[in-house]
Amino acid sequence: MAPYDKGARQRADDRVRHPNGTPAARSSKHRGFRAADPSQPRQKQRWDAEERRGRSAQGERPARPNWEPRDGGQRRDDRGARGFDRNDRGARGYDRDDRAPRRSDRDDRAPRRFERDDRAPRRDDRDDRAPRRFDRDDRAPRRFDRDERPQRRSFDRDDRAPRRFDRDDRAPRRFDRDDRAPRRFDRDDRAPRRDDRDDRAPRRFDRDDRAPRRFDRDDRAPRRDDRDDRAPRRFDRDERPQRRDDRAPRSFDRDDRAPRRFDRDDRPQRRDARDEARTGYVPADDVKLEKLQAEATIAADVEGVSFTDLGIGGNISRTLAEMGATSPFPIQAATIPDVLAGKDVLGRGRTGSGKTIAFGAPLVEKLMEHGGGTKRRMGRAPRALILAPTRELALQIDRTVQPIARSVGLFTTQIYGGVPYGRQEGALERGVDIIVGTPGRVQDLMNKGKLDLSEVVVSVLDEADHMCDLGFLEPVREILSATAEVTPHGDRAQKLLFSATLDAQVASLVSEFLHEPSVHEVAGEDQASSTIDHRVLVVEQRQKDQVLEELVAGDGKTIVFARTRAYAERLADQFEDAGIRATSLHGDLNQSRRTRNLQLLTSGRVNVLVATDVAARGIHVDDVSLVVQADAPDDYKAYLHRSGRTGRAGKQGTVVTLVPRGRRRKIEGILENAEIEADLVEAGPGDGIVAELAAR
DNA sequence: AAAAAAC
Repeated sequence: MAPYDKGARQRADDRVRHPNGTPAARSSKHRGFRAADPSQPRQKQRWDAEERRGRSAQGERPARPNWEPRDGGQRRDDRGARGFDRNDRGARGYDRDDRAPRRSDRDDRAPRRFERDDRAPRRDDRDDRAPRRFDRDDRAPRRFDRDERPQRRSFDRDDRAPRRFDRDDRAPRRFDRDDRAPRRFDRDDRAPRRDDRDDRAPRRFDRDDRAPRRFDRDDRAPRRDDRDDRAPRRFDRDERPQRRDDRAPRSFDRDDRAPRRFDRDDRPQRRDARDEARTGYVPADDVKLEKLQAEATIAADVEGVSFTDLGIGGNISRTLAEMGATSPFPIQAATIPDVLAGKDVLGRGRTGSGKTIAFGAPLVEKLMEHGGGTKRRMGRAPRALILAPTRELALQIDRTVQPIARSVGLFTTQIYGGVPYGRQEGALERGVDIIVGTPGRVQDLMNKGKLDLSEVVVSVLDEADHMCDLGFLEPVREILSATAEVTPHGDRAQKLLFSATLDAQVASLVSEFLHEPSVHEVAGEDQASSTIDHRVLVVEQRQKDQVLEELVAGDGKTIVFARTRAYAERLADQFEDAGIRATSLHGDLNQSRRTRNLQLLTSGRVNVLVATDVAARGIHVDDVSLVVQADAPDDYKAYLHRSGRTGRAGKQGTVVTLVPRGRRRKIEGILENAEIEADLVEAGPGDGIVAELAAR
């Protein structure tokens, strides 16, 4: 056991205890708290000191003992000490707080235990099912605070493993789920809707309008002039104009490049890249930048086209409509016919352009064709696999794909790490049709003989370029190798690769696993058609934290990206100390906390999330108005993905990147590769520009 | 170099 665990235990021992012997809840909002509950959670943007002291029930930020007064003077020291406590408290302390009281709850429920077992599985179902809600309603009275329910769920989740076996009994229920699936989303995260938003027509159509503007990049010229007004703040003004000048032609270059993409010039390079990947050689940036040849779909061409026109069946089309996808977006219109035709497909659509449905809908349709009478056969092996680089993204994808699958009687299951095996293994034993997961656990279950991929005839890699990164590539290769080569009908099994930054980095996978793939992208999807305003602030290192605090103090939802887990945690801590409702998301948190913390942002209970790059790709949160990069991204791809968390659904977004003086060149290179124009402006605490950006 | 992804 790690040393800090001892510390946590010690602290727990120091804690006030309940009559039942468990540590007392520190918060009045906690179930385990016995005193009268004086305050309901507030929806205000800020907490005062007292609230902060007692808000542990909010979860994320570890609780500080109520009796431990805090003031500015103590802050630093406390923070230092907390750094340690934090992880413990975060994960353990917090959970423990939840559990202790729960156990008492359970004691109360002792007679109901059997019911409980039943419930556990439902919770799983809950992810997808309305009925559960009713269960929840029933439970509500038991809880002291409704606000705590989300915590419970996650908690329950951890416990679910053993209960899973009950699930078998519920099989019949599952079918009920089909009808309810769509509702589920309303409840939990609304995730599907979010996806819908990603895909919403308005946006795309806007793009249509914007596509032509692309050429107007010169329109930006006026902007630049505007910026010229800000000139005094800029760094190296001299260089800027030049960059911009280069860029205007660039957009045209892009068009010129189109023909290049059609050239099969990439192929030799792919082979090289593959060899390089095998030898552990990391391709240089310019190799990654190499555009894959792609067929560009023009948004205007898909106007008036329906999912049915593309070959999607009635049930699925109706479900898509219920989810808000009434008509296909360009990337969907581009890739769906080819997927239905049985081809391998590479799809590049920018962040929030509807990629999930672009592969999800035709995948389900395709399984219907393949499926025949094997549907719902107990213990049937999965026939489709969707892999994503993070657990949160896998969950989000499942929230979109599951209702589509259910609409035609197919089942999905999530296979990802950080949660008990039992439930996942149980689902596999019962039989599922579509696996949505992350590479590690999929590989794990495969090796344990619990997951048979030999009948998988459609495999999808979301964020495919990232899945080719060191550390991902080998597991992914192993997994893909375990899938079927041909369908029962003798057709070639399909592989679909999608990403907003799909490039030659996937070359090795393509050459090894894909057969004459069709490559699609959408015309006009460049930064000039984006709704995102990019800014770069050049700050003194020692002033950075203060500038960050000022930036996130605004009212809008904000995601802050930090390079390391420790820094993310520290920043979240600092923001909380400043009275800003903030939480964190990174790999040092256990999965229930990760899920919960993300939920805190989506639900609006906090409006600042400090994350590592775990949140950079694919994660959709409604109405994020500001993305702050506390540390510059690694490369232009990271920049594009991080910034893609805002400006979604056609809304305005702002991305602010902080860089120390010494890193100016690096960020300029990144911006150039990303084909983004942004001024570098010197800024410090209290500066007008900081306040202006914070106000967005 | 860090982060992610299995335990």
